[in-house]
Amino acid sequence: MNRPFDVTAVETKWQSRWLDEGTYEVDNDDPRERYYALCMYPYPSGAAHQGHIRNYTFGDVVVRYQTMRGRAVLSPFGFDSFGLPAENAAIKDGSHPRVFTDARIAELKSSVIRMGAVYDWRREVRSHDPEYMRWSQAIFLALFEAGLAYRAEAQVNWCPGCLTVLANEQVLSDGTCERSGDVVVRRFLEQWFFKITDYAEELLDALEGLEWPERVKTMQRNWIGRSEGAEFDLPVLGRGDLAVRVFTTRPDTGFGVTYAVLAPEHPLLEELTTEDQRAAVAEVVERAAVTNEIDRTSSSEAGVGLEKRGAFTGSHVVNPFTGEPVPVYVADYVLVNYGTGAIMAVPGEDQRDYDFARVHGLPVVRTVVPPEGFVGGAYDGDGPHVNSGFLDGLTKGEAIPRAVEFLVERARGARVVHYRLRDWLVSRQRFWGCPIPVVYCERDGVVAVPVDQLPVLAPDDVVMDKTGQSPLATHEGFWRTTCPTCGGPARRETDTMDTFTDSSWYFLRFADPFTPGRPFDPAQAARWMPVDQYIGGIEHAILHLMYARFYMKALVDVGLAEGVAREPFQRLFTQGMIRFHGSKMSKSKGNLVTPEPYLATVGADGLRLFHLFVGPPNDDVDWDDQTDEVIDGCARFIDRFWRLWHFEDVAFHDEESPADRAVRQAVHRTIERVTRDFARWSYNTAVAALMELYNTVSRQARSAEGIARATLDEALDVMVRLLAPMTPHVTAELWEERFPERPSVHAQPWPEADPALLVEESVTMVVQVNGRVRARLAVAPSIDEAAAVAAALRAPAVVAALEGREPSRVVARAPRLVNVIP
RNA sequence: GGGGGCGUAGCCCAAUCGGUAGAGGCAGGGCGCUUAAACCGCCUUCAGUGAGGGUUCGAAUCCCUCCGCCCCUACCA
Repeated sequence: MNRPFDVTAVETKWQSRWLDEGTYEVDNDDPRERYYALCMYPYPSGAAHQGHIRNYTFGDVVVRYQTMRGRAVLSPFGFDSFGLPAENAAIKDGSHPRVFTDARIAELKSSVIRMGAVYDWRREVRSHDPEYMRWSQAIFLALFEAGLAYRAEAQVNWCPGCLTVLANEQVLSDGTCERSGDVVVRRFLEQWFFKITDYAEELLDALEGLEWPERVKTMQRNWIGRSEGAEFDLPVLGRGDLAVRVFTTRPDTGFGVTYAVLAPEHPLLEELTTEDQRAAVAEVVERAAVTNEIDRTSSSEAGVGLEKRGAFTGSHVVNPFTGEPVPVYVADYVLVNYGTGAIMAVPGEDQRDYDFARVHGLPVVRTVVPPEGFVGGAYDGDGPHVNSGFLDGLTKGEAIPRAVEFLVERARGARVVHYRLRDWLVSRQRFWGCPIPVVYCERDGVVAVPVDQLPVLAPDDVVMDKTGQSPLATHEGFWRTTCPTCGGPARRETDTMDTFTDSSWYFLRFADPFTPGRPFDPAQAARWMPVDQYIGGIEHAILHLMYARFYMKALVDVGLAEGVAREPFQRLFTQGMIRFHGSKMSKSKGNLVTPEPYLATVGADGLRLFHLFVGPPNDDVDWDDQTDEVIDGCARFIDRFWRLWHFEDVAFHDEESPADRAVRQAVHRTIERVTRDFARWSYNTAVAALMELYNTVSRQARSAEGIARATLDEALDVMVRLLAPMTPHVTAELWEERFPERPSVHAQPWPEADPALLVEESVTMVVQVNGRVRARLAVAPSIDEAAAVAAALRAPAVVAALEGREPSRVVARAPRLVNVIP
């Protein structure tokens, strides 16, 4: 491209100046109204890609705009620098993950600076910084002391080849390890958990008050999965007080229970399995143990494979409703960690039970009458109950409380609420993470490392084993230690924390990384929190956002964040994804589009303008063959503005003319439009409005009549301010060139529209006859209905269209429209 | 299987409360500038809103059915 100015020189000049002068540093005692703008903590994967650019463009617009609105804006940046990619890279080339990570951080940091995004770098956070780790560990211990962290056995994906645990995404769809190709098995290991389930109710209820996209809230609600129902006992036939406890949301269908099912991992399974069924049951249990969840779920279609996925145990339980014995099965479609791990099966009203019953020849009893014409197996809707004793004739809503009442009296029943949400498994058998700061002492058991001995740091002299096994587990100098309580020999915990723990409190550290001796001063955090505008990808809709919400609440409750808002992110914006010719952009597909080549041609300003202009920020962007042309178009707009700013080809006249007044009206309407569009995250239309204004101003200024100097000055002054948050370099340069003695455009106030220039003298009123447009009349905006109708009926085209007929009805919406129906 | 989103001009997208389908950009065409081209400036073509039905004086917008694409989630009793 042929630019009218040296883009790179201008951009690097301003980037250096913002850094050197600390333009966007903000002090905690700043007296202005506060605003906390935050983009999600990025994993430092190296040079930024378009997804980053898009994210930080939106964030930077918010920061610069709110600054111009007079607020003290907190705009921090950091790096979620622990994680698997660094560990894998280190294994591959035998280096240390820190070396790899630090290099990637430097690249990403350079990228965000070169796109013109501005931050208070004094507050920078890196997860692997020992000072940050100290407090990550102190928080872990505070949760531990409050009883919110505990140890329990959990099933993990174990790769026998790599001798290590795999994350779900490391297990391929065929159930093998992505690295070694071995078949992954499920194994029980002692693990650390956080009791996020203690907060299930608050996490659900508090969603209501958050200004988040509705779909994200819906996803969180589904994830928490509140389910109301009843628990009760099914006594085992001929076994004294032994009983199978089940959970159901449909106690009203109890008369239709024709069998019961235990999960393959259910503790009573062994005891209830009779000798002759042992082999069949064992087969189901083994199959469930080696089958990953994808397979376990995919074969349920149309009942395929159900024969092998369940078996009779040989025992019976008594249905408390009918008093009849029903068989107990084991089946993998029942999950051990939901409800009670056992169900009453109601094939008449539950499709999974129905499919299973058909395959295993179990009876199906209908207890709810389906509507006329119902086809299919199970009917799970409402209707009058039948075959249900004392519930006959009742609807679902009436029958449920009656059934619960019955179960309370007769089957040790209780009304209960279950959540799908599970406790957060935080242990990772990894090297490149924050070590869990506890030791195991033969005498004292699990002992917390005293806070003054934190952080527990991983040793540097490690060899990243090709197997993927964490070197911490085998590094004797690390794990052999002494008990802080008794001084005796002890073994250090070699697991590290899930990296989601790091991203669950970084926003608090940003608020105050300055106070020594604590993770942050709660009083300072309370003044910045909650984050006013959080910006990130929809892919974090569930896990990160749920964990961070939990951490925030827990930190308040354990006393580390007293007085801080219990919800961390008041307003959330989720940007759309960037695709490449319709498919997902990713490093592994090799279709990442890096910003580098664009910085040299259209500049950071041009690229930023493209991301703002290309479409609604929450829509996906498809990077295709035409994208480069669109980006060039954005740069051309900047160039046009540059030329107009320098009065190229502009003709001036002296007195303000009617045309000037029209231009001024356009200027003030644009202030109004852009301000409103910023508030509703409609940057694409804000840019379009500015392009439109440019066209209006330029056309007048380049016309034979010309433009008054004052009119053009005002237009340019407004445009440069409205553009400043979006294209910060070029606007700063143009401003400084003309007003070298005045503060930067970024320190200027956001313009305000003059209400007098917003009123329209005349608007177009459409006149329809029977819905067809017959005339357009210029009318005063204040015209009343009667006058509008009168004017409409006078219009010659309307008279002609009516052909002398009397209107039977006239709909008037003054001053926009009149519709005459003959 | 469940939940959500999106389908408007050749392309990306506007249309604020149900009221003129077109703001902006890209591509295409023409003219001017130029020795010529690029750049630049001016002008300009192109759809009736995925399909069908309904409500309404009036539907891109609300309702129903279907088609296509995308995202999330997945045996949650």
